[in-house]
Amino acid sequence: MQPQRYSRQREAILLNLKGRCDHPCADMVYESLRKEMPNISLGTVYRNLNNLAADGSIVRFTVGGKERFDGNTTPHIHFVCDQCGEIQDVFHHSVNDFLSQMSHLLNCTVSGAHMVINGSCQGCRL
Amino acid sequence: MQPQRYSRQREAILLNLKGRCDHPCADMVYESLRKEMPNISLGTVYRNLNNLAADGSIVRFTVGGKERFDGNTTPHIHFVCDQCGEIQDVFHHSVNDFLSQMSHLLNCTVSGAHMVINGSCQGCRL
DNA sequence: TTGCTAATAGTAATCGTTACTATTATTATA
DNA sequence: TATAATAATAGTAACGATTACTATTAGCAA
Repeated sequence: MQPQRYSRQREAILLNLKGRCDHPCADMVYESLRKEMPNISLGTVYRNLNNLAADGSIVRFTVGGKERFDGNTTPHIHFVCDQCGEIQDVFHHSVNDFLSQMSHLLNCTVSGAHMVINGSCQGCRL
Repeated sequence: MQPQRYSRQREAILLNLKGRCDHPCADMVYESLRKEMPNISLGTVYRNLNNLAADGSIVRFTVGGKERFDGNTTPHIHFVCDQCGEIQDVFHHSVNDFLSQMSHLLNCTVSGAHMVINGSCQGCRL
């Protein structure tokens, strides 16, 4: 399940994701890494993003039928602007409160949760 | 933007979705409708599901990279069992409370929101 | 009825993602 | 340090969900 060997590519992918806050999709990570690693393969990016998400090093979520990735693993939710597509992080204690409340409410084991709020951001509303 | 003419197909699609609670994907709606409407096209199902979601007659959300549709437009969230894949509706006043709280917290116009909680349902936990 | 044209059926094309395979690179061991 | 075992990669092909295209059908106003 977990990676057994180090690879330069996986480290670069994790570092790239930790160093940006635009919630990229796999292709955006690929294009970004190609500048420093011209031969990296798109398949390698996908495989490692999947591995990193599986072991909790990064977070994956879906917006508009497309997978996005987030290097910030502190629990938070995302605000998506329907106009410009920008994805903003929302950190607030009420998010954690709500999640634990749901966890208690459901008679189920909760492994994870993610919320996406849609709307118009300040810039697009003007 | 909105449909300008009635169509038997659109009505059947909406009725089908309102009459089930298994949060089907487009293909499931298509297979179901083929029994009563053998010539209906998958493209027609997709187009109308998109139209109906756009004008708020139904709700669309994504689970595992696949679009699902819900005929129940009362605000609620979804619990997805990682084992069996079942999607349960969760109605609770705290959901509405949380959404309105988020709406105030963000300095943004909120058009909609959706939360997916993952875990193991009662049946699969045993 | 008739005419206009939105909506459809059927199919082709697209796009994001995964699978496959020969090659490369990491790591344990001598 | 050299060697062997094999995990991970690069490059490409395949796949599945969704959208686009086009000739035909059907809803609706006159």
